[in-house]
Amino acid sequence: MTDLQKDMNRTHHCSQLRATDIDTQVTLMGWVQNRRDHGGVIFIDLRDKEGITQIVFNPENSKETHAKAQEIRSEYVLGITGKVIARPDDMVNAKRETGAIEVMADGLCIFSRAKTPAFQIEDRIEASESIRLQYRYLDLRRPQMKNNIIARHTATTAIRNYLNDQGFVDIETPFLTRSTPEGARDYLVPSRVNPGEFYALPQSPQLFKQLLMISGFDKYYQIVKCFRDEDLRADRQPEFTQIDMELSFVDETQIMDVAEGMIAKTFKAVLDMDLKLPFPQITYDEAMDRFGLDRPDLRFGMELCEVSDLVKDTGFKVFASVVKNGGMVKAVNAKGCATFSRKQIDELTDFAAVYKAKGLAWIKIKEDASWQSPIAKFFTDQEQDALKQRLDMEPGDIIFFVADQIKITNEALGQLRNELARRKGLIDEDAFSFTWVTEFPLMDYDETEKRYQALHHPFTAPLEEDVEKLSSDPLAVKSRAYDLVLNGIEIGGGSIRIHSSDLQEKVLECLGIDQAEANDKFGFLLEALAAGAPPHGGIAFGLDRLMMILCKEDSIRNVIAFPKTQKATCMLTEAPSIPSTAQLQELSIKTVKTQE
RNA sequence: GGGGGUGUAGUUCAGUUUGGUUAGAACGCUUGCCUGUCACGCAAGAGGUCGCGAGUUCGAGUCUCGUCACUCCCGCCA
Repeated sequence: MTDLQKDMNRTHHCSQLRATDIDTQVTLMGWVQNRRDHGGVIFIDLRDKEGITQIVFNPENSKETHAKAQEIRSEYVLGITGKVIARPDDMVNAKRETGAIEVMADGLCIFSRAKTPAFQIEDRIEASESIRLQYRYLDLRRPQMKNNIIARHTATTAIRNYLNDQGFVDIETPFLTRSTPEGARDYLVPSRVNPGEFYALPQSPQLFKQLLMISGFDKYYQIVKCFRDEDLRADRQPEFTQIDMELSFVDETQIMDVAEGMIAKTFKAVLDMDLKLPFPQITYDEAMDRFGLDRPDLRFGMELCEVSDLVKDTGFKVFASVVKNGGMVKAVNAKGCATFSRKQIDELTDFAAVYKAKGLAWIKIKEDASWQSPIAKFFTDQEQDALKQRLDMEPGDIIFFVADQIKITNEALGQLRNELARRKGLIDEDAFSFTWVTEFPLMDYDETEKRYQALHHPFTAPLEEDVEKLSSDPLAVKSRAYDLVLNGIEIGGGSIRIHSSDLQEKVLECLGIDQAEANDKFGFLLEALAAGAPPHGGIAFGLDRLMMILCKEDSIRNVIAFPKTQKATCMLTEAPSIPSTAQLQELSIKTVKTQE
């Protein structure tokens, strides 16, 4: 095999040459996308990061090079020297940017031969995901994957430039840190020099960025890996990347301004798209009321409608008793869907059951405006009229009802709304619909552990006017937390933090975290808060989810170069692996994993 | 922890409902022919632990039980 020769210096990349370059002597380097051997003449599509150029080997031009070209196969790595020539008029390939020209090779260097790849390097070939992950280096040669990874770079570059221009300071925070209170399960790292003790990998740099505000850094950001040892989903990986920021002497408005500016720059850089600012805002309560979810998809309407008041005394006992017991009856009008078959309705009932709904009641409005429904007979004429008006029932519509505890009703019907929109094709796949969701509850009640729990995290500030309710009615306290939702997916969230140790202690008390526990787990933060803390707040964005939406992918794995499987393994490196006994001894660890 | 889906040639899949001859297709691969293709064409050929293990049966890719892997979802993820 020949080494890179002195005269083989790349002059162009593979999407660069045009008709204006004809007669230029060039050197290209890249991988063999495709070989077409016509016996006499051989065509090679040479591919690099930028694109593809056709190379021609013609024995009349160089007998020696043509002979050498016969052994070329897919994915060989080549250096080619030759002259750019025009293609015959009727041979121009309009589908390709470089289709007007080709390179007549007079020199060929085979840098590497390649085994036949496990799958072809083309977007249209559908290799299964496990094969793709096993040969990720091949998968990343595919234009779609390559473009996703480059788009991610384009995004982070735009984000860094924007935040730098806004006066933010990029500061690294430790990966080897200590376990945080509440929240997700931590990844633990044993400490060799402190036998029996463990670091935790950060679930987020939350406490450190607050400490940086207390240090006076004013505006901090970091594009940083975070770690959570929980079960995975299409939009969840054990290690993921956050765009993390924190600001001092600000309130919600300024943080949202900065975040919107950053998102707008990102969309401009990646998609050359101008977003309309500012983004709309909706309170948590309103989102739950109208959409049933705290991450409403605003690309379509079909809002939910509460009817508890209309059916509280109805003859349909299921509805009446739910209302009597503090539950809620809500409905959604699927316009024009009265054509749904019994089977389709059964499927939707199963769908709602996933979210704990015990049933799905329905009313079809027939063309003559009469009702077809298993529950219609239970309603009085007045109730029917009231429902008809409230739900804007028209011939051809079907109404779905869920009656359950408030939480279940909202979740099930909210998810059903999304599902109906998917089924009916109501979603504009090219739309980007943003909304802020504000004024989340500060805490909720954990039924299993019988105590209050912070919805966001325990350092989130309550709304000032709600502070007095902390002791009297904790569940009614709203927080200064906000999420940014895009197309029904939460892409970022943050809050104004508590900057007074007094208030912090009060909130911790409310959460049932006593002083001893608080001091043990994050006493350093409480002490720091007493050292002169500025009012501050921040936000963190999930870079992977943002890129997933920007790249129109269904899974964040397709915007991560080396993602993990659902069982958090790496198919390429086969991590995790069993350490040697010697390693374990050094770490003072006894393993429970035995040979089987 | 729970529910659903998938697993057959290098790859993507058909075949499994109703057990029965030599397990097929496409792409890829190999060889030969071909001087204008660009998803080249033509001809020939190689290629299989039907995920793995038990069981039922005269006989299992197909039925039963178990198990593993990948995947979607619920729980979980402040």
